[in-house]
Amino acid sequence: MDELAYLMDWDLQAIVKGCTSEAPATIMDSPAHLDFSYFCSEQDNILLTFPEISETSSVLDELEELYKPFYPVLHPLSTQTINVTSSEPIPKEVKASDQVQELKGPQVSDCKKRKKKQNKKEVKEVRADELSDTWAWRKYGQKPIKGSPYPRSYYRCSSFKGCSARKQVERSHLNPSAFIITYTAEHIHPHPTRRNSLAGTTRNRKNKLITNTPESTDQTIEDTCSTKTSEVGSIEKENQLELLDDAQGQQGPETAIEVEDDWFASIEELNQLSQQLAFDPACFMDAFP
DNA sequence: CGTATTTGACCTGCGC
DNA sequence: GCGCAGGTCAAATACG
Repeated sequence: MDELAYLMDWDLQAIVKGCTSEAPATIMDSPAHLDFSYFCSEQDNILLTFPEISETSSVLDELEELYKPFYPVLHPLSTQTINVTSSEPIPKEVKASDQVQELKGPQVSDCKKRKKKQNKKEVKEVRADELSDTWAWRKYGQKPIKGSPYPRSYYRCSSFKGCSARKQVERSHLNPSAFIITYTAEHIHPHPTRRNSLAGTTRNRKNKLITNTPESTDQTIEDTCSTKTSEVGSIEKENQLELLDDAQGQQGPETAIEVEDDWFASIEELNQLSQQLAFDPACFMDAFP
């Protein structure tokens, strides 16, 4: 069962990876209270906010268009921001940042420190299909979190060098179909106009992984998270690609890159896929026993 | 070669 | 003071 949990967790990885490509706007203003009962409630919300959408035939497609003008603003409409809980006290975060700044040397001004302290910490809980946003994130760390079977991934903005925006992504252990995203600091630049060089691609380590699959199942959660899951995660990515590929008509491996390039070309397909993965693990297990 | 990911090591704060 | 946990760094590695 843990294995499934990690498999599920690592579609997170793949999805976040997808964020680095031209992702559609994340639906940041999804309803709060973690009732991800169904997407249409969000649509209803959005429709109320943007009545003209209702005139379109494809709500999701239009959503993507409608959100583009809001890209430069960090979640201006968010109603799902969750107050930071005691498990992640803001002061600690701020102090940690300060520590890092101090380590960088004396040239780091108090101004910057103050800026750090002013950093907002925005916590959101979203569904798998809402994980993506239009920023380019680069993963710089991953840690197993005590009390949660899922590791937390750390990302920083990669589209602008001086940008201090960061985000943490972890799967909610209470609601495994949901992901907790914590945004720290704000972007100091407009949304990227070009994708990262490797964005939308998946590294192909399949061969290596297949021949080097760890056998041990007696590892602790921490061990599993820190070593095994990376490989599982890669496989997961591959699996997702294949799933996507299937969804696009079984056109063979040659089209895989195309699919990746157009990772979010079709929001509807993405939603389909992520809902499949998020809510029907059995489907996933059937496809990849 | 440039960029992304992985992952062990390191640093710091906090609680005991 | 010590151990733990969270956050970050940076080297190794992978990929186009």
